[in-house]
Order: sequence, then structure tokens, then C-alpha cells
Amino acid sequence: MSTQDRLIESTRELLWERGYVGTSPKAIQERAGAGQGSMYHHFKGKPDLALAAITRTAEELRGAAERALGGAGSAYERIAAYLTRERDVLRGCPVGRLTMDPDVVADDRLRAPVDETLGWLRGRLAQIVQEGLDQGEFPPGLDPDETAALLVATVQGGYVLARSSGSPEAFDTAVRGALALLRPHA
Amino acid sequence: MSTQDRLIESTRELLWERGYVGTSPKAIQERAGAGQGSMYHHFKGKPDLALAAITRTAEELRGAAERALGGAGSAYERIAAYLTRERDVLRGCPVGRLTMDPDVVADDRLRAPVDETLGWLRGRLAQIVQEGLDQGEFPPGLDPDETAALLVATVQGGYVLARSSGSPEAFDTAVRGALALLRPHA
DNA sequence: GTCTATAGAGTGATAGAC
DNA sequence: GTCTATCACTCTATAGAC
Repeated sequence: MSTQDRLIESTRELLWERGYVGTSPKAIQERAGAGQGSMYHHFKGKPDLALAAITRTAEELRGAAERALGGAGSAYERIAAYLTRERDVLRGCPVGRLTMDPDVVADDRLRAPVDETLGWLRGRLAQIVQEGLDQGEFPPGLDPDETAALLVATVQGGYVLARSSGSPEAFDTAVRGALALLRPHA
Repeated sequence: MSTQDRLIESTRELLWERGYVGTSPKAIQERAGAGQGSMYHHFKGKPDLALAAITRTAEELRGAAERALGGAGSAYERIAAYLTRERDVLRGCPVGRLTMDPDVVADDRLRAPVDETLGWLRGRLAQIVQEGLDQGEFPPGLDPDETAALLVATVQGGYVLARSSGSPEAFDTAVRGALALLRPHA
């Protein structure tokens, strides 16, 4: 792995653990085993490096989500597969947590990949809900966009509940609540 | 308002805007119009002041929630009143956002009021769901705890979606999705 | 491409005068 | 109870040698 790659990976880890405000170039360099000059040779500064890290994390998240959502099974089963996929719940969402970082939200270039990822996820879930409607799996009145937003919010909010209590239990409980309301029972 | 109160209020604002890691004693003092010595006279340090601020914010949040949840109307109507109550959506939740602050989650004394507040909210909502079940308002299989966790997660996750997109729209969409699934249609 | 040296500003806190 | 002075340290970045 190149020094450049190690810098990006270290930044990804630190952004996940401590957020943008809580992550210093010095900490990144130490974790990557690189010096000051090395970092500033490859990247213009902290925002530039963060953008590279966030972009890579966003791509990975889309891949992981698509592996669950694009699998086999009914619409409900694919949604359930996504909601219950293996997660390091107490670490939170590496993309969603960035929305609580004031310096990320204030910078359009840093916020863009976050917004695109969550927007893509909402759209992808809405597609699947629509498929479920077409198959008569869900009640005809169900709104795909609203339901998709609800599902993404459940996951993001589940992380908040879990981290607040220090246990993944609350995340799973919220997810079960969502699946119970969505489950076809006709 | 006393200097002590101004320090707490300034801390509350800054914790909401920038989180714990992003809030410095200096910034607090400037906003409160107080000097260094003044702050360290009233509080032992940053964690001590943050605890006072978080405690007060948590109390206010419970009050605001109870005003919606303890009102008149059916269970569904009170839940809807809570979900759609006036919110400064793009500012996020002053309590929930603290769960993304590593230094808050790592400190049991700071995490406690956050956990207690979200725990109380889950319990209060579960109570109301149970009332709805008793009244035959909701389908008999509905689990109060799961549903309550789902509702709190919807709100917390709705903030994430809204801040990601820079618009409150996504929050409202997720809330509509939750209310649509919960609405009595018998 | 990587290193060390340096810089000005900020961080969180203490000391002691008033 | 509030102020200023000071502290050791960290933050983000630049300069320039190798």
C-alpha cells in the first residue's frame, strides 16, 4: 500500500472514530506512519485529504448496501437483508456521522459525497418498494419515497440510540419495529 | 442572567452548533462575555461546564416532547403531534447529536443525561403505543417497545437526512413515511 | 517523495493580582 | 467574583534540505 493510500485509509478510520473536527493532520500522519512533508506533498491540506477519504468511504458504503439490496428474494426480503446486514453498530455510520460535523456541512465539496450517497440509498430503496407495490406485496397506498426515507432514517437514528445507550440492542429494536410495520401480512 | 447562567447558555448553543470536540472554553467565554478566570471560578473545567449545559438541554427537550405527547387526542394523534412539532430541523437534535461526539460517549458522566433522555422518550412513546393498543387503535400484534424505538430513530435519522441535503424536506418525508405506516385505517 | 525546522494561532488550564 | 498573565501543548500549514 502506497503512502498516499495509507494516508487515505488512516483518514477514513479517524473520520469514522472522531469526525472531521476531531481529526488532526498530525494524528493522520502518525497512524499512516508518514511525515508532515509527505502528507502535504500528496494532498493540499486537511479538506483535500478528507475529500479523498470520504469519497472512498461513500463508494464502499454503496457497494455494501447494493450487495444486500440487489440480492435475490422479494422486495420485503431484500429490505430486511439491508436493514439486518452485519454492522459495527456502535461505531455508527461512517457517512451519516459526517452530517453532525459543522465543518463538513459548511463545505459544499465535503457535503456533496455524503448527500449523494444518502440520496442514492433513498432512491434505491424507493425502487425496491415500488417493485413490492407492483408485485402486490405492499398495500397500494404506500408511498415509495416516504417509505425509503423512513428506512434510511431508521438506520441512521438506530445508530444514535445504540451509541447513546452503549449497546447495539436499540438499533436492532428500531429495525424490528420498521420491519414489523412493513411486513406483508395479507 | 448571572455570569454562571450566561456561561451555561453559551455552552448549550455551542454544543448544539459545533459539538463537544468543536467547542473551546475560549469560544464559550467570548460568547458569554466572561473572562477565563470567571469561567474557571464557576466550573472545574470544560467537562464540568458541558455537563451543566447538557443537563439543562435534556430537561428542556423532555419538556418540549411531553407538551406534544401529553396533549389531548388519540394515541396516533399525540404521536403525530410529537413527530410534526415545530423543529429547527437543520440544527439537528441538541441531545442526539452528542452521541456522535467521541469524547461525550467515552465519558459516562456526559453520556448519562443523553442516554436517560432518549431512554425516557422511548419509554414514553411505548406507553402511548400501548394505550393505542388498549383502545383498539393499532393492530394487536404491534410491539410498543419496537415501535417506540422506530419513532425515535425516525426523528434522529431524519435530522441526518436533512442536514445531508441541506433542506428540512427529507425529515418531513421520513416522518410522513412513519405516520403512514402507523395510521389506523380499519 | 520524504524529512526536519519553523511558524502563528489556538487549546485547556493555572496563578495571582484586584 | 472577575481580571490579566502565563504555561505547555496542539493545530494546520509552509519552507527548504536531502
